[in-house]
Amino acid sequence: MAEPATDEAGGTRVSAVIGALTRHIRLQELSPGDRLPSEADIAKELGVSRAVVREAYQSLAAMRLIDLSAGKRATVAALDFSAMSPVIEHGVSTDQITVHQIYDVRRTIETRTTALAAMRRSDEQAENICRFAALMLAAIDRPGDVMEMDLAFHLEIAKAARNPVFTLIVGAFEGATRQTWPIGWRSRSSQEDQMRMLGIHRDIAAAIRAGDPLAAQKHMALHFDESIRALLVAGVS
Amino acid sequence: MAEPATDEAGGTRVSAVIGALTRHIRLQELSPGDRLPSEADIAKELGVSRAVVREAYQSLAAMRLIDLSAGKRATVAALDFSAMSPVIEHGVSTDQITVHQIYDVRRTIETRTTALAAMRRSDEQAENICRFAALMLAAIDRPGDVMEMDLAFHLEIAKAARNPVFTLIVGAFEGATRQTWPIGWRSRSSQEDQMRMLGIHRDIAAAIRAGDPLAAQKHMALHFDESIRALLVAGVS
DNA sequence: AGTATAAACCTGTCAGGCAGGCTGTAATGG
DNA sequence: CCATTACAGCCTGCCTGACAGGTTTATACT
Repeated sequence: MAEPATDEAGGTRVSAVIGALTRHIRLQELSPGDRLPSEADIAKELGVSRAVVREAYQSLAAMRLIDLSAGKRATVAALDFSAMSPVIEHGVSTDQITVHQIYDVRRTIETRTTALAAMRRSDEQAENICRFAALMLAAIDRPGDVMEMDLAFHLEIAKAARNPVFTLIVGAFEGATRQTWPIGWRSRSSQEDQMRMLGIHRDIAAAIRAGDPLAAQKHMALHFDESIRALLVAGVS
Repeated sequence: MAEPATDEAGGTRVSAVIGALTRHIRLQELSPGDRLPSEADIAKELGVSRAVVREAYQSLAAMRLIDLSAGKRATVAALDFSAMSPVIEHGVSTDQITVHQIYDVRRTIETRTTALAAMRRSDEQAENICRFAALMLAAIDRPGDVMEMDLAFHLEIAKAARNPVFTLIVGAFEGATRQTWPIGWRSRSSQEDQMRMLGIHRDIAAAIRAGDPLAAQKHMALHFDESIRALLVAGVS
């Protein structure tokens, strides 16, 4: 707290400010929506320029830890399911993660979220899940819409599992999935192939609504086995 | 590409530059280690000030998508297992995620990584995993060291599963675990309680070395059931 | 008391500048 | 001709000062 905030790992002043801010949030026990100090205040308190403070704030905003908007003070952010998406997308686009690996993880995670959803879903969530499954069928001639409904379907199941960490992880794959989903869709050449895949979604939704975790989990596992097979057929690593 | 980079969601120029940079990485098919344009070049090309470009670079660095260091050009970053850690830590310190929820997710993920590790581990990884388990035992009087060995143990198993996405997720929990681990440890009052927990680690390690996925997975499930019980005893939500 | 208006604050962005790390090239010595 | 070294140019980290436009707060007027 002396003059320049020199300590902190990374050596750079920006990382020192980032550390100070996260510490501030933790020590003051701030909650989502609470306001942070102004850039000028932090700059004065830590003895750095406002430019450095801005870079720190912007970094925290990029990680979705805080919300920024013009004129207003920065606020502590609520957990956002898309917070981790950029990391996964980066891994995929730089060939450090394969599509297959993502599906492996999704299978692990989502067989679990599905079982939990069957046990914990609210009635409204059960409705939503069934509706998304139905809408996929209704939009079968518009692949783009089918995909969006598919993503919403899986995300709603994650939310119904009532564990925000699962939501975070499933959300992390949205971006990457959006880029590879069409591959799997195209590999399902015949319309009955496509119908079968949509049927599985209906089975999952029905089991969740019926509150049958084992059946729901089984159908979800089937879904991923089928999807992974479709991608392999399409020649995706 | 005209004058000011006004488009892009978020409205702000910083987010426009972030978008342009990630697009650059994707379209140029850059790989880890490849160099990005200089701040001045990007500033000129997008018609914004260098301050804005710096905020964008800093944001990408915070998400671990790029590496920065003084004097050198920014480079595309290799996947870093700690990339997602801040998000989880933020969720915990703002009471949006409970310790119990994290352990639920870890159980789901790590029973799987353990089974995979038993099938895919290299000999060296098997050695490391066994060594960490042994070191935990050797350091039983120094809780801090036990914890570090424990974390390294779980991370090495994730790496042995040979799927970087699993490593990323297990790494995401490191920070949060480091803050809550002592609670579980203290709740294991008797030394034989502690020994039993360390024994489970040895069982896991042995099963992985033996290449027995089912046994490994079973022991890991046991480990988490026991850990979650210990936390409940300690009164953690 | 209620509302409108103005002052004070804050963020987003820009320009210009300086210190110090890094790199490639060109001059120098073997 | 090759290896080494020194320097110039580039690049990042950081600072100051300034201005436009959105937000909040306090003041004054009805």
